[in-house]
Parts: sequence; C-alpha cells; structure tokens
Amino acid sequence: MDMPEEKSGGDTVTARPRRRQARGERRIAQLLEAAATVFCTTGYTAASTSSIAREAGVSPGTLYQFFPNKEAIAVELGDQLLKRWHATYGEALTPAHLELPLEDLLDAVLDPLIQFNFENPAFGVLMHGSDIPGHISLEHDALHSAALTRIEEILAGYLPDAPRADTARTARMVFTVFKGGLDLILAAEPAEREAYIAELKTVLRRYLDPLVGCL
Amino acid sequence: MDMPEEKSGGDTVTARPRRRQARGERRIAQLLEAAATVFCTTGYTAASTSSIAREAGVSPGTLYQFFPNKEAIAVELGDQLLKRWHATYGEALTPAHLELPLEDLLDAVLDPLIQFNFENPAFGVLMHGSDIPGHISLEHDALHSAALTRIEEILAGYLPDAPRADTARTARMVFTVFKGGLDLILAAEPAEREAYIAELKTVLRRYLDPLVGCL
Amino acid sequence: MDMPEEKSGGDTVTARPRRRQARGERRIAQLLEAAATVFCTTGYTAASTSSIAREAGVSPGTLYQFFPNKEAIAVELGDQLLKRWHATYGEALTPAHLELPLEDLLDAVLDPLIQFNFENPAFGVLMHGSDIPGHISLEHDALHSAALTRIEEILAGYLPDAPRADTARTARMVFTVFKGGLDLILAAEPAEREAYIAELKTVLRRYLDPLVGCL
Amino acid sequence: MDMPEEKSGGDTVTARPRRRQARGERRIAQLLEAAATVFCTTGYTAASTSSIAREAGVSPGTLYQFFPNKEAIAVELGDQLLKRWHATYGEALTPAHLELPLEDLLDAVLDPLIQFNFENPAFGVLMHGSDIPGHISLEHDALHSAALTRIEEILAGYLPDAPRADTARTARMVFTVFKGGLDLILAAEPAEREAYIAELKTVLRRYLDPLVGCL
DNA sequence: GATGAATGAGGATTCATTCAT
DNA sequence: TATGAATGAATCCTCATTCAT
Repeated sequence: MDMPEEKSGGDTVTARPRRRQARGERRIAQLLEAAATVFCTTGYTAASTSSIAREAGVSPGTLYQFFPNKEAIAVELGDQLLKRWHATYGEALTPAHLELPLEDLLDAVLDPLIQFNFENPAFGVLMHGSDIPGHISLEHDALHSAALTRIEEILAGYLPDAPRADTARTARMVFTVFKGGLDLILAAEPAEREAYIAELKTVLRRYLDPLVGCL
Repeated sequence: MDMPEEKSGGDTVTARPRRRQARGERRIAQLLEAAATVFCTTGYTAASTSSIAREAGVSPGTLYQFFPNKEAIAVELGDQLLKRWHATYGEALTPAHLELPLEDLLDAVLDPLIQFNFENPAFGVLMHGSDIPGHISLEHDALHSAALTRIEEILAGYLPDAPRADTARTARMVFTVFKGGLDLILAAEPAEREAYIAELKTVLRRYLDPLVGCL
Repeated sequence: MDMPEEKSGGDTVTARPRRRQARGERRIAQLLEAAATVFCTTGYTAASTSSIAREAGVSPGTLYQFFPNKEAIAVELGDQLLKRWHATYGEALTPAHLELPLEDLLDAVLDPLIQFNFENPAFGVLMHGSDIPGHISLEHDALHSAALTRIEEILAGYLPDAPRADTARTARMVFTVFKGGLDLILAAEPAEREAYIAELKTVLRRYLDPLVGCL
Repeated sequence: MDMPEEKSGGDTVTARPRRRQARGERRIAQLLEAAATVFCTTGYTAASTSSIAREAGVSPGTLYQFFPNKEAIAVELGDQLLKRWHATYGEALTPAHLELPLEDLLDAVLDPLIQFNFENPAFGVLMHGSDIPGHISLEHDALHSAALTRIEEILAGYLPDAPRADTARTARMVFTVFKGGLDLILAAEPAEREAYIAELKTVLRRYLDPLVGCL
C-alpha cells in the first residue's frame, strides 16, 4: 500500500529477477575478452584471476562480482564463443552440403572453422583443455563435446549403417587431427599458412575418402 | 661412455669421487622418476618442486642441489627418456625397414613408440608441452625436435626429391597426428585400445600412401 | 509517539513524508530481522553485511542507507530487542513480585526471559558479545548494561543495606550464571530443556537464598 | 653400499622419521606463543594467520611449514596448554582431596585453575569456543571435553549413585558457571579479583553443598 | 651432500564500504 | 531511495627458491 515500487512490474512474483544493469553486462563482456586474451597468452592453467582483472582494467573484487571463480570464467567464455560461432558461421553447413563431394564438404566445414579460430584464438585454447594427460576438465567440456557431437552427426549422415562405436572412434580421430592441424595452422608463419590449411584438408580427405566412398 | 665430463676434477683418492658420483646419479634418477610420476599425475604446470621432492623421498634442498629449477628437471627428464628410447627401441628401425611397404613401416615405427609411451607416460606429457598455444617451451624442445628430425629423415628417405619445405610440413603434420592419436590411445579404455591404434595407423597410412606411391 | 524527530523537515505535501518514513521503518525492521537470523546462524564476527542484505532481500547499498556499519546494526538490533522485551514481558515484574519468596521470584523473572530468548535467539547472541576475552564490545553494551542494571535494582530491593560494591558483584555473578545457563538451555535437546531450566534456577536459588534470607 | 648415510641409525625401516630440527621446535613454540597472544588480543575468530606470523616475527610461509591452517594452531595450542596444565598443577588433586569438605575441595581445584588461567589466558579463550551459539568448534573440543570429563569424574566420586544424566547435567552447569566466573575474575580490576574469586567459590559451594550433603 | 627451515611474492577469494545511475 | 557495480585491502594459503646447519 505504501510501497508502490514493489507493485510496479509483474516481477514481484518471480524470485528476485536479479536484474543486471547495462554497466554490468559491459563489464562481463570486458572480463571475458580479457580472459580470452590472458588464456591465449599464458594458457589456462597459468592464468590468474588477478591478471584477468588487471587486463580488464578492474579490481579483483569486481571480477568476483560476476564470476565465482576461474573455472566459471572459462565456462562462460566457452559458452559465449559457442554462441558466437553459431551466430556467425553456424548456418554455413546446410543439409545440402552433405550431398557435396568430400573435398567440398571439408572446405565448407573447415574454412569457416579456421577463420573463426583466427578471429577467436581462445576457442582453440579452451578446446584443448589443461595439460593433464587424458583429462578434459569440466571447464572445456561443453566446447569439446559440442564439437564431437557435431562431427559424429556429420559422419552418421554419411555412414548411417556404420556401427556407433566405429563412428564415435572416427569422430574422435577426426577431431583430434583437426585440433592438431589447427594448432599448426595458427602457429605457422603467414606465408606457410595456406599450405598448412591445405595439408590438414589433405589428411582428413584421405582419411575419410574410403569411408565415404563405400557409401 | 657418454659422460666424459664427469671424470674431470681428479680428487685425491681413487674410490671417493666415483662413489660420490654414483650416489649423485642415483639421486638424479630418483628425482627424475618422481618428476615423471608427478608430471603425469598433475601435468607440468601444476607440478610443484616440493611434490617432486616428496615423491622422491628427499628434501627440497636436495632437489635443488641437482637441478637449478623446475624447467631443468623437465629438460633432463626429456633427455633421459630420449636416451632410454634409443637404448630400448632406437635400433629397431634399420635402413632395411625403409624398403618395406608403408603399412609395415608404420607397424615397425609406431608399435614400439606406442609401447614405449605406455611404459613411459611422461614421454607424451613432455612432447605436448604446456597449454600455451603455439608455444613449445624450451623444456620439451629437445624431445620435440628430435622426433621431428627423425620423421623428416624417414620421409626424406622415401622422398629424396621432394622440396625441403614440403617434407618439413608433412613431417610436422605426421608428428601432430601421431601426438593426437597417441593421446587417444593412452586415454582409451583397454578394450578400445587396439582399435584406436589401428585407427591411428589408418590415418597415417592413407595420408602417406600417395606420397610414397609416387616414389 | 516515540519518533518525534522524524516529523522535522516539513516537506511540501502532506502524504509523502509519512509514506517515506513508513517505508523506511519497514526496511529497517526487515534488515534487523535479517541481521538477527544471520547473527544466530554464523555468529556476529563471521556475519557479513552482504549476507544480511541478501537475507533481507535488498542490496548492500540499501543496507548502508540505514546503517553506517555492521556494528550499528547490532546496536540497533539490541535496542529493538530490548524494546520488544519491555513491550512483551517487561511489565511482568511488578513491585509485588519482590514480596514473593525467592523461588517464585526466580520463576517470575526467568521464565519470561527464557521464553523470550527462545523466541528471539539473537538476544542471547548479542548479550554474549564477541569472543574477545574481557571485552564487551560497544555493540552489545546497551543490552548488557540494561540487564545488569535491572538485576542490581532487584537485588538492591532485597538488600537495601548491602554495600554497593557487593551488590554490583553479585549482580554480575548472577548475570554471568544466567547467560551461561541460558546457553545450556538453548543448546540442550528438547527433552533435556526443562531439566536445564530447573538446574539454572537451582544454582541461582542456592546462590541467592542466604543473601535474601538475611533480609 | 655407496650410500652409507642411509645405513646409519635403525630408522631406515620406519617411514621417514621426519626428524625435526631444534630450530623447528623453537619456531613451533614461538608460533604457539604468538598465537596465544593474538587469540587473547583479538579473539579466535578474528585472529589471522598473518597476524600470528607477524607476532612471531616470521613470514607467513614459515607458519604454514608447521601448521596446515588456523584450526591446527588452536588444536596444538590447546594440547600444549593441557599438557602444561597437567605438568604444573595436574597432580594437585589426589584421591585424598575427595575426602575433604566441599569448601576445601573447591579451593584445591579452583585456586590452581585460576592461577593457571592468569598465567595462560589463552586457555580461557580456547575453552570458550567461537561466538556461534550452541557451537563448540572442533578446535577447542579437546580442551572442552577434557574439562567436562574431569568434572564429571569428581562429581561421580562424590555421588556414585546419582543417575548418569544428572551428573552430566550438573557437570555442565558447574563448568559453565566456572567459565563465566573465570571471565569475571580475569576481567576484574586487581583490587576486586579476590572478591570475585570468593564469589565464584560461593556460587559453586552453595550449588553443590546440598548434593554432596545428601551423600 | 642432505636436511629442514625460511622466505616473500603471488594466487584465489571475501568483505566492509562507497559510488554512479 | 534503491540498486548493483566498484573498490582495495585483507584473508588464507602455495610455491619456487635460498639458507643455515
């Protein structure tokens, strides 16, 4: 009756809409960008929350107002990159592509992916996970399994009759080869870049050609 | 045989320096073994010198009597593993192998390598380097370039007329694929292991077959 | 009635300031209730202003609009509890009670007090002060000295001829025993509660009986 | 054979005797003393490990070489004080004391205890626990239950036929009264001290007299 | 050589409090 | 007013490295 502000808006019913101010959204974007930079510079393991905050030009406390810990930053960054990927290039692969010869499919899939990784190098860092062998940490799980699932889908489209286990194994191998090749491409001197891109496509084409051929 | 520098400094008596040396060698071996264990468990970045010392059953001070810092431990461990590799399987690849069909060559090269990696998982950890993208740290450089050089030699044996740059690129790609595949193999459940080994060989065979064929 | 200072500042219209005041009172009550809850859950020292604000469903900024710091919250909460005590049970002790035998007086004093503490557990928390020995922090001073004064008055009623210093000492001892006993009672399992209440009364009765008897 | 140092001493069998150097022992004593000081000054909750280290004149790292966290310091300090108590006054209470009249027993028990608390004020701080109501933290548990058990034993000596539950309750009440009285004594001005000591004894004597009398 | 002690900077995280909107 | 953002000092704790014995 005398607290009119609590009547306004239909949000009294829901539990505290936790409405975020525009400034906050900007800070989050800033922090994620800073995190991407730091992850790329020092790697995930060695990245410190302070360095991320410093890179973002804010105090440590501010970072913790938006993220509970380092892992959450990585997770959020991964999510954001995934979204950005879908928004930018995600539609590039239509069902029609699956009708193309393998060589063209690889172009259609890899070129945007490589392009995206050049524009967002943190993507690759997060895909790799930490340096503990055989251990994909939770942080990067989403990215990792999203990629894997996508590859499996494409493969299953080509090879609907292959046993699941085989497709899964092939998908893993393809993903692994891709990650490795991507590293090579990103690390290569500009003059060598195209050659490495071609080489990665060659590996994958030769690997997959017989599979697709038996279609 | 390969430690002539340790003969220098002829102390007074005969037996003493030998003894001391032997103890030192033992300590170093102890420490390197501990380092291998710790690197495999926690990864290189997260490994602490104290944990290595503890694992080796010595005090931190002792560790620093033999190694100036953490990186030196990794370097030395890499060297040792390389030596061990040469001592154990190094001779397996005779010039005669180069006459074999590719499939057999891959068996001859990869099987011992995979076997060795199962026995010395630290090998793989060191080959990978830290999680900084495009950055092979000094620690693992020796391992890395030794492997690369070896692959280049083999490739050059098969393709003596190919341009250097091409061979180098192919070698890098082969090495990268191998590292990725090895991870998959080591991480796979025992039941899946053989299948992943076969898959890795398949990738490499299909990749290299056309190159070798044009011989 | 007891907030005349809030009438000052006669703004333009009539209804506005009243409204604002009422809302403020509500917020303060909200915050104090939240503070009581948090103090009881985590103790005063570990209670954070943010947690109090969160518990009250407001932002930290809002809290600081009504209280300059954490201590002020405790002080205000103490005042409020004291007022509530007076309003609820304060009149229970009429001069007539002082004519009663000690046993009945103890019942008359302790039962409502214990009851009140069950209903307002923050009362006890504030009475105790922090865990710094020999140090009743300012926050809880009001509560503390109000209680002490009250006990002294009652004792003085019984023992008008006793030296001040003695009465003061006895009052302190009574208060201390009461606080300790209250803790025991509040911490006891329900089945044991009555027994602990009886025990506390026993201690005090036996302690005070000789004093009162010499009346 | 060439590591003679490992043959010396029969300690090769046991798992690393973790032999502590004299300096270390001294540091531990220093740190515990510093902790006692800080606990008494600021209370347990507000005491920080850095302040303890600073008080001891060492770096934070040094503290953590001997104690894994703040709680461990409190536990160790409690143990040490308990040992010191037993070593200094522990033998004061012989079975013969139980034959004494209550008044003398109280003198025999309380005087050394009070004396010890004057000499070791941290004892009281640890006995009290944190400021969370109804919550004796693990840190002080040992001290707390040791005291309680002792009181129960004495009471059981006097009242062998009383039900366990009653003795336990009485013991708790006695302990609580003692703790409260002790605080009063320690906080009192020197001139008042003796009077408060007498007062505490009076409370306890009057409380326990009837129990003992009914023997 | 070996040990355990010592260091101090750096890391993650919290929190009382202030500020801009 | 109310909000959420911002701060920065302080907390606990770790670690590579050095030192005294």
